[in-house]
Amino acid sequence: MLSKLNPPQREAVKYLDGPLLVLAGAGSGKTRVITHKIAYLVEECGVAPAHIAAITFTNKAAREMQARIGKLMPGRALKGLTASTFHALGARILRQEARICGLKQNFSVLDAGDSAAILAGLANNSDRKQIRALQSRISNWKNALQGPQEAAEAAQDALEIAAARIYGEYEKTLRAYQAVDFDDLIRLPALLFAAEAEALARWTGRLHYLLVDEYQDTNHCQNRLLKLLAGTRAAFTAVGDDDQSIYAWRGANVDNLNLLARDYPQLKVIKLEQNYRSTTRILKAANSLISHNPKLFEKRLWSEHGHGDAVSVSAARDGEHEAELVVMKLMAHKFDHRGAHQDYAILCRGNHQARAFEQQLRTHKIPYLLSGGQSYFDRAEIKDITSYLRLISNGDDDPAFIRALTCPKRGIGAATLEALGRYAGSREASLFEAAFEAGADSHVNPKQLAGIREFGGFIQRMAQRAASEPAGPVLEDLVKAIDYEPYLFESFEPAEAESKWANVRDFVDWLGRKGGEEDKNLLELTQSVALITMLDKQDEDIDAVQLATLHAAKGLEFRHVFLVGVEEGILPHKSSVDAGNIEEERRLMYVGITRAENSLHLSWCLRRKQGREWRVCEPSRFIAEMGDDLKVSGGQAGAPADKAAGRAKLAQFKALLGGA
DNA sequence: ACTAAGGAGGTTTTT
DNA sequence: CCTCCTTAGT
Repeated sequence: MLSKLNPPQREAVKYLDGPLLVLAGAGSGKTRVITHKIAYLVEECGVAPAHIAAITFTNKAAREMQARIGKLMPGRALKGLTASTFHALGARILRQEARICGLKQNFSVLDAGDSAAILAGLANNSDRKQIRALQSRISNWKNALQGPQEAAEAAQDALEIAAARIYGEYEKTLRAYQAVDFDDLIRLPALLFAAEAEALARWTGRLHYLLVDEYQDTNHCQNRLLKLLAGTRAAFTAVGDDDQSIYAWRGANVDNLNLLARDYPQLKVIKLEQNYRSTTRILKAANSLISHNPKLFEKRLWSEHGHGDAVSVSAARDGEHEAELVVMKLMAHKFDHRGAHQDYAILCRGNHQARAFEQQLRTHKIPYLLSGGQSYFDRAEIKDITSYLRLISNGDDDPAFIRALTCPKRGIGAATLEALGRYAGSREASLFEAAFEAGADSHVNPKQLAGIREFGGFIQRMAQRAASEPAGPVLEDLVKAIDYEPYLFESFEPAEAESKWANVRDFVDWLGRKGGEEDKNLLELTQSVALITMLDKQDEDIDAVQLATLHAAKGLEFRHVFLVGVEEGILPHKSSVDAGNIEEERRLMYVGITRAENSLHLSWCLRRKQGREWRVCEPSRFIAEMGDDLKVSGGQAGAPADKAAGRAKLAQFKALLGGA
């Protein structure tokens, strides 16, 4: 089994004497190490799969890991093996330990939209920007394991004091709703384990060996949870690459790699430096780029894949032209190499950039998959349906109650809800409970109240069925009973309604199938729904060009990569430049480059439309940092509208590359 | 209570 | 440029 591994990989698999950190460069086979190590633990060491936990950041990565382990050990029962995301593991812990945490087992998981709405209400402020700032401040507090009290004490100015106060109210609100947010899924288990030795023992007794992927992306809270779970046994393998840390903006702390060495003096470190993915020229460009960052761990990647083609760079007139150029180039390349669509990826910095490429791919009838982008569960039609599910499993979930009650329209609007809300507030009850109290009669318009009670009765009936009958049929009946399909076709253009309805059908089918496979009823399924994105469900076996953000592309590899919008202001992004955080942008670029196996094509625009203004663009500084082995091509084909300036810019650009 | 039309504002990345 | 939100009308 270990014969296919190189010496450091093999060493990493076999090392079980204590905590291990594997510094795995891009494409160095880290997933291979994790999967082989699991197989090794099970087959050679006799560890039961149920005692092993492999933790990843995305559902996609978790699924891929599961698939690869299955392939590695065909026929072997892997029942009980934990291969899940941090958040899914946290949810599992929290569900089981709910009571100790003061939650009911069927607590709701709120998404970012719900919590933003709650915060807007508490702060009495609808300024999106300010709410977002507030949200991220609270998130930071949570990730640092600081409660409202500590936050208030540490507050520097009036704004922070106000934010800390809202943080406290937000926490109370969540508790009233019997709901948690994403951060809580990690934070509450960490707090629980720190305080309750017995609860911790239940889990350390279950999870004997931990394997953690993408360790450089862990935040303080996750790090803490892992340490608690690892316990005194400290039997774990952490895999990471400081050069691929791209989630600092959501609290990830590369320094956690360092802290590992401090917290575990006996920590063994193994480096994987042989790259199995890319050609030497691509790797050289990547190494050259990343050498401009200060290094945490010295590491140099090499490969045996031969030289390959030079990285190409082209300049386009504008955003539209860039899309045209890239898609043309892609088609020509595909024709020359007789490749498949799925060999190609177009990677960009921001979601909005994908639009021009989507359009271009569509006009040329090239199949594509868009990943990144908004999660499937952010779509209104899916949120509508899931709000019913949330309400069915948790009647205290007021946000779900409001959404379900008002969509499809039932003749109950803001005024009624406000009245009911005021009454519920005075009774310290949920909206659902309050609606059924006799006292509600004097506070809410009778006609509306009758409607609400009818709705409530319907939800109760569904809840009863959801707890006992198979998930699929119950969900089908639910969607039918609320007349969701007619509602969609009345409210939207036919094409839009059609696509929304298709999404709902997909969701219903998928959940029904999942219920059958895992033998869970609707109530049990609802728990995991919030954590799963439809992206994971998207079948990848269709032959399509991948269109993705750099963040979404992490962990993936493609034969041929087009990295687009490589301009100052985009990559590196303006906001990061302003914040003085060029290094993370450089790592992002590094991640993009190292996705490519055989060829890499960069492109940038001479000007780009921003709102209604045209902005003149500069090529990204990162291009020059990639060394001089670049092929500047194609860009001159269409002269820019502002010819003189364009030519000058191009000449300047070439000189820059020549001199680099 | 709901719908249609106008205005303002805002674009990084996501579990 | 496109989406969201507010506003005025039915």
